[in-house]
Amino acid sequence: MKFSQLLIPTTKETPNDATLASHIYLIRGGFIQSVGDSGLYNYLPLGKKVLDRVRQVVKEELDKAGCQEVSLSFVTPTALWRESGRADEYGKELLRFKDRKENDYLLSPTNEEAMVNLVRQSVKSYKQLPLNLYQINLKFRDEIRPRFGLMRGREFLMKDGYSFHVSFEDMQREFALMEETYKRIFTRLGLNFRVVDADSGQIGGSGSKEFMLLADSGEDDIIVCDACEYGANIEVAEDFKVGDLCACGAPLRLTKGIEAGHIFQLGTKYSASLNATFLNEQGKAQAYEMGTYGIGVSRLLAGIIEQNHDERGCIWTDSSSPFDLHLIVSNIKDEAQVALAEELYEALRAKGVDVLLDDRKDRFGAKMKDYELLGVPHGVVIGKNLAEGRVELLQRAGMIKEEVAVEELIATLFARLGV
RNA sequence: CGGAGUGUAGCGCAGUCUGGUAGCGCACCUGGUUUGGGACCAGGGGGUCGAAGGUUCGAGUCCUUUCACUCCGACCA
Repeated sequence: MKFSQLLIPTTKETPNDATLASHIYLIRGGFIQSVGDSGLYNYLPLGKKVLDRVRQVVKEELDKAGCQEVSLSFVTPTALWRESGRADEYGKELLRFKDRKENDYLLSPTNEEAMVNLVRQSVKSYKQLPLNLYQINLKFRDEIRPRFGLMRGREFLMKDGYSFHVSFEDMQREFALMEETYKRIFTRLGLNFRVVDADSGQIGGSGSKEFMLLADSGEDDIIVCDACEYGANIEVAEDFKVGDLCACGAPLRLTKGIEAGHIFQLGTKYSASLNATFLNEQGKAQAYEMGTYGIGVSRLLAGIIEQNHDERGCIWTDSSSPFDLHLIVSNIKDEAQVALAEELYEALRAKGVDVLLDDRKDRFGAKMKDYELLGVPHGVVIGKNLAEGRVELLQRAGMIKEEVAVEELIATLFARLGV
């Protein structure tokens, strides 16, 4: 795509309400835009591209693990929440409203009730189980204090999955599968994370694990072991003291984490309260054993930048970047530069490489500042060295520059981009 | 909900104390010059000063009420 035709409103100035690197750079890079009201954001073309790429990674890994994607109605009848008892428990985070006929509705902050309702209408036999259904769509929580941009918005994109089983043991098998699947997702996204024991909170259930992105800006206190994989949320490790040792013998360390995912062993809490049953092998009605699994997809955008940025801007990971390559023409009036850029652009696109071609009239400095701000991992500068037959390859992490001969450019790029 | 702030152009801000023609920087538009680290010159467009009420000859500025947002705290899959 050509920069000159895209809506990418980058700015030099930092918005006055942004303190977190991810918030600052996502706004300054023109990825997102504040709606003006607290905790609400618009995704501009670049932000939407990143969101879609992250969402795709999540979807691919879940589908590989046998999960099925659905999409539940965003507007949920409050009656369902009365059945489970959460209509009263959940409090003011729940945005409630009435339709023209005075029926009560809410905007889903999570969908245990709605998903149980879906399943109880269509699953009648143990032969249809197990089942793991998920969706990736908007959630709304009227947070007391939204902050940090996408990190804690009121409206956000979340993947929420729910599994249904004939036995507690089978649910635990799925729970373990989801833990492994989540690890693959976060690893593919290039994130530094830990799985920690957690408190089950309002969702309820018998056991849960959180997926914490390690970052100083995290809102959660967690303890981790650097020698093994152990980690725990401070909420469940209340007796922790500095200097305590892990079960493996190494010292434990207190650090900060961003909660990016949370999986729960629910049991029959919701299936029982919503009277959702199937007929088992003995022909007896039985409540489903359930697990529930969440990933904060829009929060991942913020998390990726919290872990990957420098004082100049974003540094996207390969699997999350809005483009595979950022191609800069230094001087748009130099016909040789433009010709080579067009040729390269078409050659790469023919290979399925998503290229951002900076064909703007601006000066070199302005284009480089935007390259650094946008944070595409790989870049090419076609500039004044073209006169000597050379162009420059850029690596955003560390801003590493390397000159290559024009004849070697395409082969070098194909190798670097893995195409 | 407690504490502290802030609302003036798309963004960042000054002006408010001491009432008297609505300002600056960035961004944007036009023309020209410029093109390896956020260019320059000239011209230009854009505002119910968060809202409502009041005082006054006159209110961005003073008074009252109200709304919104930000930060700290409590809260939070």
